[in-house]
Amino acid sequence: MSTDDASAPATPAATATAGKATPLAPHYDPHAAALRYYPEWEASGVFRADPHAPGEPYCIVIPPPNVTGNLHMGHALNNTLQDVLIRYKRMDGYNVLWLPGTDHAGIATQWVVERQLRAQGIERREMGREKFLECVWQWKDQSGGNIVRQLRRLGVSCDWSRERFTMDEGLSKAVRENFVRLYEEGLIYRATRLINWDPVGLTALSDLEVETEEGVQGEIWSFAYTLTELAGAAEGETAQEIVVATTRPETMLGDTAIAVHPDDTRYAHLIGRTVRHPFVDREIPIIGDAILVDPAFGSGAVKVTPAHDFNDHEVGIRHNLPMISIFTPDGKVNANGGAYAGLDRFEARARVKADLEALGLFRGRQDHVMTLPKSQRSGAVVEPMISTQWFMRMKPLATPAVGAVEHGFTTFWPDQWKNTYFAWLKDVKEWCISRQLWWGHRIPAWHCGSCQHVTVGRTDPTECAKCGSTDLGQDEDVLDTWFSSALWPFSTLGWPEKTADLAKYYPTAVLLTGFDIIFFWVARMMFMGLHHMGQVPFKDVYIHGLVRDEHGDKMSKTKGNVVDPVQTIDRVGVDAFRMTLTALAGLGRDILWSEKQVEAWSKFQNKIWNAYRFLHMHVAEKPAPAVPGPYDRWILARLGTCVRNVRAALDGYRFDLATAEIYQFTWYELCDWYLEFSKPALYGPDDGAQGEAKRAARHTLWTVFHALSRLIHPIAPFFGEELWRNLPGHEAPDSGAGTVMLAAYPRGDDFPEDPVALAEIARVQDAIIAVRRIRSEKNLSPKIGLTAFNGGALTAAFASQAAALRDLANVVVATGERPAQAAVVVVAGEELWIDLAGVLDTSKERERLTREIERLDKSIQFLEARLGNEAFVAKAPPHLLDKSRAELAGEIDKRASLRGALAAV
RNA sequence: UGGCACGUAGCUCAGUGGAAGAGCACCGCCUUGACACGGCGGUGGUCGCCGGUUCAAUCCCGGCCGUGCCAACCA
Repeated sequence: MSTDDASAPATPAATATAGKATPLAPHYDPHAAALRYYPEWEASGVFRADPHAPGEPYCIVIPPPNVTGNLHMGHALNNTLQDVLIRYKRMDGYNVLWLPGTDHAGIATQWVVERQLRAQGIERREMGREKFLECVWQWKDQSGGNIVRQLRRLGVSCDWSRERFTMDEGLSKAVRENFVRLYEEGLIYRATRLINWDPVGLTALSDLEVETEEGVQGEIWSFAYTLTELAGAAEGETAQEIVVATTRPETMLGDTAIAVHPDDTRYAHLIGRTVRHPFVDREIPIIGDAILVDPAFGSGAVKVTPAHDFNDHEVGIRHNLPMISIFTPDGKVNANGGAYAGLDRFEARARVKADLEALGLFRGRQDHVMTLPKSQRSGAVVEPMISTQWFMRMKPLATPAVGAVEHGFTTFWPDQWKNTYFAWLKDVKEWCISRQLWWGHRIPAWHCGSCQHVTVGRTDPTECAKCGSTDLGQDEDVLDTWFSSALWPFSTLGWPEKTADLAKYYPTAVLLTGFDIIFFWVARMMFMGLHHMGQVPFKDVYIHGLVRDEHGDKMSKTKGNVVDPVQTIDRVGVDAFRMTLTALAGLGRDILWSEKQVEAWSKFQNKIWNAYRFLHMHVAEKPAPAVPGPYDRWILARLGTCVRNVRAALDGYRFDLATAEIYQFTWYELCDWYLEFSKPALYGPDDGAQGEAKRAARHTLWTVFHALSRLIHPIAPFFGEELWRNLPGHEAPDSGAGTVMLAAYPRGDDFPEDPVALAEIARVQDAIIAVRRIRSEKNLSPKIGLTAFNGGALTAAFASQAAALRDLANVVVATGERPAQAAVVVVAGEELWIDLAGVLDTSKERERLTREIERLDKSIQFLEARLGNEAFVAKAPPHLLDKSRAELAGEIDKRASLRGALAAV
C-alpha cells in the first residue's frame, strides 16, 4: 500500500539528493521526503519482523483503533511515541516487532451503520441479522482503510504484513477458544441478574460502559404509603402512613418493601406490618434493614424497588423480596404496571406523581442535584433491569493481575497509575460480557429446544450434549468488544497456536495507552494474559495524557477546537509535527497543543537544515580522520553528553527531555559555537598546521551530522533519513550506506568525555561573552575592533584562539598595560582590560562596576555566612565545603580587581 | 465523600536536599560568507500559603487554599 496520495499536498518534485548533492535545496521538503521514503521503507521490508533472527525481542502491539475511525490527535500522540521507541530499539539492535491492527468496536460501529440505514428509512430489525451484517462488513471494507492510511502518514514503522483485525479468522478463533476454556473452568457462566440496560441501544452494558452525568437538576419527591389495617395494631397508635422519598416516582410501581432502620424508634414497631400499594393490587411489607437505611436521612423510611435499583436489589436478596420488573426493554411500563402499562418511563413518572397528588398522598418535594447514569454510546439514561446474561467471574482472574503489578512484573509509567489499576481490580464486579447486538463475535453457545441445556464448544454442535436433540439454536448475543481486545497481546501473535511469534515476542515490552482505558483494556489484558500465557502481557505500561487545545480545554467538535493531525501534517510536515508531539509529551501530563510550539519546532528543523547546508559547503565526500583540535574535541565531547542524555531520557520514557536535549545541543552548542569556531579553519588554507585544522574540522562536522541524523531519526523519521542519505560520501561502503533505520543508534561511548577541552573552550567562551556584553552595554558596533590587554597570562592562554576571538567578538587579546580608559572584566581569574579609549563613558562605567561589585558583595556575604556556620562546616559534605571555599576566594579576588578598576576610572 | 495528580517567569512547562531553568512572548542592537524560520545582549520569579525535619527545603513530611481527573454516592 502507498501513502495517502489523495490527501498529500501538491509539492515540488522531490529534490534529487543521492550522493554528493552540493548545494542542497534551501529548505527541507518534508512532503517530498515522506512520499519518497515511506513506500521505499515499506517495500524494502525493514518494517518486517523475523522471530528467527537474532537480537533480544522488543515488541509493541498497537492499541487498535476503531476500524472505521479517523485519526485524531490522541492516535497521533499514541502512535508517534510508539514509533519513537520502536525506531530507537530497532536501531539499537533489538529484534523489533510493532504489530498493527484494528478493532471492530462492536457498539460504536453497529451504531454508525444503523444510523446510516435509518437515514435511508431502513430499520435493522426489518432487514434481518444476515443482511445487516453484510452492510456492516461493507462499511468496514469501505472505510476501514482510512485509519490505516492515516497512520502511515505519521510515518509509523509497523509490520504491516502482520496487520490484524479483531474479527479476522485467527482472532475469532482465539476469542472462541477463550470463551470455551473459561466456560469449562467455570469462569464464564450464564445467570439472571440485575444489569445495566440501555433502553435505546437495547442491549446490556458492563459497568464501565455506563457514564455518569453530573449536576443534573432533579428533585426528591415524597409521598405516603398508607398502613394496611391489621389486627394487633399497637395501643394508641397514631401513625396511619409512612412517608418515603424518591428521585424516580414511577419506580414505586415496582416497590415490594418499605425499609426502615431496625433501631429507629419512630418505625421499629411497624416492622412486620404492611402498607397498601395505591395503584396495583399488592400489600407491601415494612422491613428493617440497617445497611440500606440511614435513619437521619429524609423521613428515615426507604421505598424498595429490587428489580430496578442496585442497592434495593441487594435488600431484595437479603430479605427474599419479590422482584417485580415494571419496564419493557425499550423503557416503557409493562403489564406489571397496571393502568400505566404502555407509558414511557418519563411519562409514567408524571402520571404517577399527578395521581398520587390526586389521592392526597403527596408529601412535598425539594430540588436535588443528582448524577444520571447514561449509556456511553447511545446517551440514553441507563435502566437497571433483571436480565439473563453471560458473565465472567472476576475475583479469581483479578487476584493474580493485582499480584503481578505488586511484584513488579509489570511497571506503570508514571507509577501512580497502578493505584487506579489496583483500586478497580480489588473491588471489581462481575463482568457482563453478552451484548444484544449483531456486530461482534457471536457467543459459541447453543440452546437446546427440548431440554434447555446449553452446549458450548470449539466447533458448532449438531446435537444437544445432554439429550441429543438436534433442536439447537445458537445464542443470539455477541460478546462485549473488550472481550476480544483483552486477548490482543497474544491473539495477534497467533494464540492459541504455539507460533514462533508468540514464543519470541510474548511478553511484549511495553504498552502505550491513555488512562481512560486502564480498566476497559489494560486490566483485562493483564488478567487474560496471566490466565492463558502464565506471564504478564507487557513489562511496562506507559500512560500518556490527553491532547488538549492551547488553553487546556478538551478538544471537541462542539467547541470547534479540534486539531486534525492529517491537515497539520499536510501543512507543516510530519517531522515537525512529531517533534512537537514528543517535545510536549511529559510524563504524566496532558498535552496542550499549541501552534506556537509547532512553529518553534519547524524553525528548529530549518535551523538544522541550514547547518547541514554549511556542512555541504565544506565537505563533498566522507572526510578522512585528522588530529582533532580543541574545538573538535569539545563538540565531540558535548555530543557524547547529548547522546547519553537522549538515551537515558528515552529509556525512562521521557520523550520531552529527549527531544529538548537534541534541540539544546544542536542549536546552542553546534550552531551557536562550533560552527563559528570552525569557520577560520574551514575558510583557511589547506597546508601546514592550518590545513590539519581544516581537515579535522571537516571530519568533525561530518561526524557530528553522522550522529545527529541517527539521533533524531526516531523522532523525525523522514528528516533523519534525508540527512543520512545526503551525508557526503553516503554511498561509500564504510559510511553506513542504506537506510538510517538500520544504522546503529549513537552510543555515548563513541564520544568520550574530555574535561581538558571542555575547560579550554569554556575559558574562551567566557572571554567572548564578556567582550560581547561590554560591546552591547556600550552600544559599540560589532565592526569596531577592540583590543583587550592583560598581564600576559591570557595572551598565552588564547594564543591559539585568536581567530575565534576575532570572529566571534572582534577582539584582539594582547599583553600590555592597563589603558587609561578601559572596561575591566575577569576571565579565568585574570584581569582583562578592554581598551575603550574615546568611547568610555566614565560615569556609566562606574555604574557598571558598582553593580558588579554589589553582586559580588552579596555573593561573598552568602558564602562567608555559610562557611562561618559551624554546623555547616561540621556536617556538609567535604566536596561542597571545598567548593564553597574556592568560590569565596575567587569572588574576593574578582571583587578586588573590580574595586581597583573603579578607583582608577 | 474518597483516591490520584497538579500549583515554578506574562503563557506552556523542565528541574534538583546545596545560591532558580528552557521554549514562546517582551526590550535593545545587528542585512557578519549555513540560517532574518537568523545573530548578539538583556528584562522578568518570596518556586500557592502556613508549619515541621535538616547545617541547608522550590525539592522531604504534615496541614490549609486553589485547579483538574477518577471512583463512589443518600433514598
